[in-house]
Amino acid sequence: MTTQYWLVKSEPETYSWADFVRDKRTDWTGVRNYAARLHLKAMRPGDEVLFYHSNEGKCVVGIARVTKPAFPDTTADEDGWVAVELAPVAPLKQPVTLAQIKAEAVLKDIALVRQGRLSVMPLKSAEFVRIKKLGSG
DNA sequence: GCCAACGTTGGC
DNA sequence: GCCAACGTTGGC
Repeated sequence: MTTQYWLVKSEPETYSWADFVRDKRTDWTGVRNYAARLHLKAMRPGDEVLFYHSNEGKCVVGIARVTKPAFPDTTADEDGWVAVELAPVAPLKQPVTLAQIKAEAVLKDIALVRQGRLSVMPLKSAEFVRIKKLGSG
């Protein structure tokens, strides 16, 4: 299976990249949206994940990796919701802002732009690479 | 099964 | 803090 690429959102006030780095790994719990759940279930260990700060920040700040595939989310009140485990790989040298992403022709169609409320979304490898490059300083 | 009302997310 | 977008809920 080839590597897949994803983007996850977190409000830095709730759980920031710094929190994530301090923790060294985290269970990505709390997703309560069917579309996002489908994406979580499709994640495989080794997949690369961009970590986006929503609200305060509005920028991609780092790269993470899937370390455990979907398992039941024990923080949910009902059965059926899942989480994955993620671990930080590296921060971006320069955060890539939403404005930068919107300005890139290659990135205009990504869900981050088109489907504003989705919290877990797939990226094509070209899209992932482009954002990574924008963040390499 | 449609659709109006409602709640939440997240950019501005 | 406001509000647009959109997902979810519930009445019919």
